[in-house]
Amino acid sequence: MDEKTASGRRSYHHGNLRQALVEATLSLIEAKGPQGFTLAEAARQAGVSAAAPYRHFRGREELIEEVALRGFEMFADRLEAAFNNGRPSVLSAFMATGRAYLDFARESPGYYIAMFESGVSISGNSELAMVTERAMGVLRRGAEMLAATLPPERRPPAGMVANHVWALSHGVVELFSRGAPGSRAPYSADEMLESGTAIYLRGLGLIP
Amino acid sequence: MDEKTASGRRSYHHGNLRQALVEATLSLIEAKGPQGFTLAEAARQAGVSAAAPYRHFRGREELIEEVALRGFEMFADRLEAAFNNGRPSVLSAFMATGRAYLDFARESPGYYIAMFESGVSISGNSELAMVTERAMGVLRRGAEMLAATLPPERRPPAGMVANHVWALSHGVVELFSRGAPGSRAPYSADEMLESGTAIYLRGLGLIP
DNA sequence: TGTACATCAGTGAACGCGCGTTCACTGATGTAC
DNA sequence: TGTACATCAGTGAACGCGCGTTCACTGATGTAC
Repeated sequence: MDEKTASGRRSYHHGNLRQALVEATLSLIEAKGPQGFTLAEAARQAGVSAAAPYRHFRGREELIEEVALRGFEMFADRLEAAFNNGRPSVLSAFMATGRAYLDFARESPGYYIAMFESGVSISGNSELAMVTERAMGVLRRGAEMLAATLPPERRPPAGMVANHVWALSHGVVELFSRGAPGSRAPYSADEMLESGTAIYLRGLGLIP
Repeated sequence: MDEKTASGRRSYHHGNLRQALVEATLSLIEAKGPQGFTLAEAARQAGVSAAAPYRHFRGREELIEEVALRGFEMFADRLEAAFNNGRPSVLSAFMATGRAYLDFARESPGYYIAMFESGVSISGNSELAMVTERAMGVLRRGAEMLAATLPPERRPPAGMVANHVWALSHGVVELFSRGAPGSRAPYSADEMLESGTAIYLRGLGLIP
């Protein structure tokens, strides 16, 4: 019979410490915010000494970056799946992508915070920069396909549209989710994003 | 001749420590982010012992709250002035309010960060809640006046419109100012907000 | 104008704390033969 | 299958650090008479 500790540890060797540290980081960030996270406590939560994380990460910063990286990866996948290459219609796929953005932020707040609120420098980490670009690319491709349905003279730059939608989505997450300033508002975050995007797309002439 | 120290201090009594601490907090937050701020360093920057701040604030948290409070006050004033009661036209006044939002965030990043990114609990401080409400109120009144120019059957709820614009503005600040993820974008934050708001208002039928 | 005194706004030393990180070490694992 | 050994992934003690906060204190200020 295995001698598993409460934290899933068997014995001297943890077996899956890297993963356990990522999970501990997520739960700490969710519970106490990005600055509530400490390497020491993550180690404690993984049932391991404070020195152990250094076998897997260069230090505190690198662990957060790993979490942000995985987060962006999942985020990009999720947006991609929601957009589903513009099916069944480009418009509905685009709206679904917005919903997926919000779902991700709500269901994986730890990742979202690590990605956008932890102070991690995205441009200072080329892996991070790439996967951020990938996530952003989903939005941009959606915007391109949307724009292509418009007559050329009324076609907006796709990058701009993608950025607008990204900004609106992020703003909605920050202000109307997770007990932020405007969370007492009478509209849910989902309603806010859905209606905001719809009005915006109507302004582009994509919805009558 | 006064014996002023570099920090503006004259002698045993500082004379204006409360103000000096607020300023130190702002410069620390601007330089090192919300968590880079420590009471000890703020005191040092004000040329005073680490115990001195406790004559003016209950502790670290209260100092940040004071900064956020002053920030929201200035913010509300600024939005109010920009809206200028809907003159010369409600539409142009509303757009000007958006620009004022961005200007404030850019020109007073320390305040903005203390208000929105420091983790300060707005609902946990009634003064803060009130002044936040006041700032939000400027946007909502603008939205009301805008909505009133539409025929009743196409009139959107003003609170919703205000929230949309707030979310877009906040998203633009977070993503496209201050070296954030999308700051390499080919559009400036101002362009992003201006164009985004214009498209959105067109979607409401407020711009042809 | 001068003096006594209360009050205010500082000091500086001390506290306990937890953190990030390093180090020499050691127990477990896997591999070559 | 067994053994020797290299490698890996942990330990635990120690470090220096800066922080937030408290405390008894003291210098400066302002006010009553």
